[in-house]
Order: sequence, then structure tokens, then C-alpha cells
Amino acid sequence: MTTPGRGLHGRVLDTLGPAITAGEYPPGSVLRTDELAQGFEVSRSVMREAVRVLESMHLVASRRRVGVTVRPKCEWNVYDPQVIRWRLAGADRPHQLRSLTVLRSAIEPVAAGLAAQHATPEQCAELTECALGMVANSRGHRLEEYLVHDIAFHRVVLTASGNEMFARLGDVVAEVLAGRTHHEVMFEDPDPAAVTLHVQVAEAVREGDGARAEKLTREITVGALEELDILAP
Amino acid sequence: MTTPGRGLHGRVLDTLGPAITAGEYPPGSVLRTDELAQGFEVSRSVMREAVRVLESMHLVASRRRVGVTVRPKCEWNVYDPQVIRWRLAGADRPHQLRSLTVLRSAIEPVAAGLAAQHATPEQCAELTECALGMVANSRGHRLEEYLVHDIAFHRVVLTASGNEMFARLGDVVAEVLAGRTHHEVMFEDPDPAAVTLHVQVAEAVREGDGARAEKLTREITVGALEELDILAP
DNA sequence: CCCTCTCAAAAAGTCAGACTTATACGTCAC
DNA sequence: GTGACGTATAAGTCTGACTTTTTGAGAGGG
Repeated sequence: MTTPGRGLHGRVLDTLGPAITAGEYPPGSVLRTDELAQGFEVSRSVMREAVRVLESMHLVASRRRVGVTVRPKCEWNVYDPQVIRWRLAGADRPHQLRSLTVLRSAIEPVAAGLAAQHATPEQCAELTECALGMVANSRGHRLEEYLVHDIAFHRVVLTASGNEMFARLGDVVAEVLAGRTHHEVMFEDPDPAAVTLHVQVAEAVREGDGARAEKLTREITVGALEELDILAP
Repeated sequence: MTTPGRGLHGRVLDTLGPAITAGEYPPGSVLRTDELAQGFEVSRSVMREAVRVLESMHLVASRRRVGVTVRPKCEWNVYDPQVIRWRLAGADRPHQLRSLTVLRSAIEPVAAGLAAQHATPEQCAELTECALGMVANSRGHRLEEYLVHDIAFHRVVLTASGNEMFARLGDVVAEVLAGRTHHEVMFEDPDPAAVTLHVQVAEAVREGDGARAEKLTREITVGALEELDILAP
């Protein structure tokens, strides 16, 4: 994804980050830098850099004379893409997937509404292309090809919204969509109704109809919520 | 806010972070670790730790034989609370405040709807208390006292939603509300209509009326958007 | 003239060891 | 029991030497 082996401290993080986010060390656990360095067979400098990164993610707090203490889950920087990836890779996956899907359901409709106002002609064309790609791969178990276009579609919408906070959620949405295709439901072809909705969103954005784009996107995200059995009776 | 002087590397970040997020180094600029270390009069170890943190925020990328290059704005981890604080403290403030207010307008209504379903009796009580505090301080230039209750109110709503992603936006909303009171409009007493809306949201949540809580919160956020002249004609 | 291959310089990366500083905790006197 | 004091501990800092990767320049050949 990002960069596999970007230095020794990176490889330490690849092990330590998932371990912490998976809850292997309960909140308040104390780690010693020296012991960790020995355990990973790296120098203290390297281990210190790794700890600094974990600290910047608010996963741990380092205090003199005490050690490196694991912070409670509620203090983590849960929007850090790295943290999201670690959690999606671990036992927390289902819970994380639900949280992110709810987040999507709040963001994407608003983003689509803004995209209808701000999208450039190029972005409109790209959007239409993505929607057509989805249609073309919606039958015959072409799940991977469908996924590529689905991800691209939502990424364009978020970018075209013109809001940098929305735009940066493109990677998160990509992870959620990929996760759904690879590990959850979706054994057969995607819901035809969802495909149609994507085409209609592209239309609405092209026509500058923000209200319609928002409403249609809300229907898409409601579908995503229902797939995960997140709904109020 | 967090911890002022948590080590030398922290003090380096306090200078370097704001400088980068303010755009003082254009994207692609190359910094040398050794030169920076000399400039800040710290050892290379300390400077390396600082660079590692900036790297984990995707503000810079470190490559051998090249140096530490500043990444383009669109790649930054803009949800990192530290990055948000740095940007709010710099020249980017107005733009950042708008982005975050739009984000609020997408998140908070949905969060309020969920809070109506999931809020504990304690949270309902706390919410009512906050709303009453806002009413009590809505007249007579008691802006600071009003702000405290306003922040607490929105924090409770986000927490009570039961979604960890929403909950972690409490700090962001606090920054936005504080920013509005301290640096933007709001020279006189807050809008009475907004105060009433908060009281009604507390009611709706207490009664478990998610749809009403969502709708009322949407009115609140629309008001916030209008204050910043963000609206479509 | 252009292309490729080689090589050396440059900057990050790694390591080891010594030293400093803050602080939790135990001890002792009161 | 309460307070002041001292000590052990683990993080923090600094330094200097060494390694590794990568780029860009220059040599050589087509």
C-alpha cells in the first residue's frame, strides 16, 4: 500500500502497531524501550523513533521513570490511515468496518451534494466513466473489476466536493469497499439497484442538481448500512 | 492544550510543524536533517525523531540521498488533531475553519440522530444540563461561559452517538466553536434561535426521537454555515 | 549524438556507549 | 499518619563512527 520496508523503525511498527491496536496490551500496560529494543533486535535509537510515531498517533504515552504506557482506545487518533489499516487487519475488523460505514453514510451524501456544485467538466466525465464501468462489470462475477470502478467513483465524488476533509476520506472509503468485497458479503453480483443509483448520481452531479445527488447518495449509503445490519426498527 | 514541552523533539515540532502547514516550504522543498539539527541547536537523534513524527503525519517524506521532502497539501493527514491545531494557528485559519464547519454540518446531524437511540440516562441528563447552561449564559456578554456549555453539549452528542469516529471529532468541534467565539463574528450575544434549538435537541434525544434530533441539529449546523457565508443561492 | 554502464559522493539510516534529567517510591524522622 | 529526603530507574540527550541506498556525473562504447 504505502511503502513496505521504509527502514527498520517501520518494520518494528508493522508488528507493534497491529499488536497495540488489536488490544494485546490492555490500556495502562507499561512497555520499556530497552526491552522492546532487545525484543525486536534493534538499537534504542530505532526503537525510540518507533515509539515517537506511536506517540504521535496517541496510541501510547511516554513518561520518564515510568515507561511507555498504552493509552485507552478512546484517545487513539482513529482517523490516522495507518491506525485504520492496522485495525482493519486485526480482530477489530468487523467493529471498525461498521464505524467507518456509518461515517460514510454521514459524509458521502453531503459530499455528493457539494460535488454537484463544484465538479469540473473533467470530473463529471470521469464520474460518468466510472459509473459506466460499474454497469459493464455488474454481471458475471467480475467483482474485482466492479470494485475498481466503485472505488474510483466514490473517490471522485469526495474529491469533487472541493472540501479537503472529505477528499482525504477517499482512502478510507476504498478500504471499506475493498473489505466488503473481499471479506464480507458480496459472493454474487452487486445489487442492480445500487448500480443504477450510481449512474443516477453521476447524472445529477453532471446536471448540477445537488439536492438530487445528495438524496441518491443517501440511498446508496443506506444500502451499505443495511448490508451490515445497521438499522433502526 | 496537550503537553507543552514534552521533550526537545516536541519543541522542534512546535516550530517546524506550523511552518510546514503554513506553507512556508512549498511542496517538494528539500530539508536536510543535519542542517535542521544545527538550525534548532539539537542533536541529530532529536531531529530524527521530529522528522519521524512529521513523516507519520504525511507532511514530509524522507528518502536516502535526497533528504526530507515536503509533501503536497493534499497528502497531509488533515484529521490529525495536531495538524488541525497547527493550521488553525496559522495563515490557513479561515480556510481550515470553513472546511471543518462543512465537516460538522455533515457529521453532527447524523450523530444527534444516533445519540437519540443510544444515549444513556446520564448522557441525557448531562445534555439537558449543558443546554440549560447555554440558556443561562445567553445574555449579558457571558460569551466564555456560554462557549464552555456549547462545547460540552456538542461533545456529549458526539460521544453519545456510540460511534467512535464521531466521538473523536469532539476536540475538532471544540476548536471550531472556540475559534468562532474568539476570532470571528460573535461580538454580541448568541442567536436566541440557536439557543432554543439546542434545548430542543436535548429534548428530542431524551425522548428518543432520532429523526427530530437530526433535523434540529441540521438547523444548527446550517446556521453555522451561514455565519461563514457558506451557502448556495 | 545518444545511450548505457560504472563509480563516487551525499544524505539518511543504524548502532553503541556515555551522560543527564525527571520522577516514583521507599525510608526515616517527627 | 504525615512530611521531607534520598535513591534507583527509565526516558531523554548527545556524540562519533559506521553502513546503506541512491542519484547524478563522467567514462566509454555504439
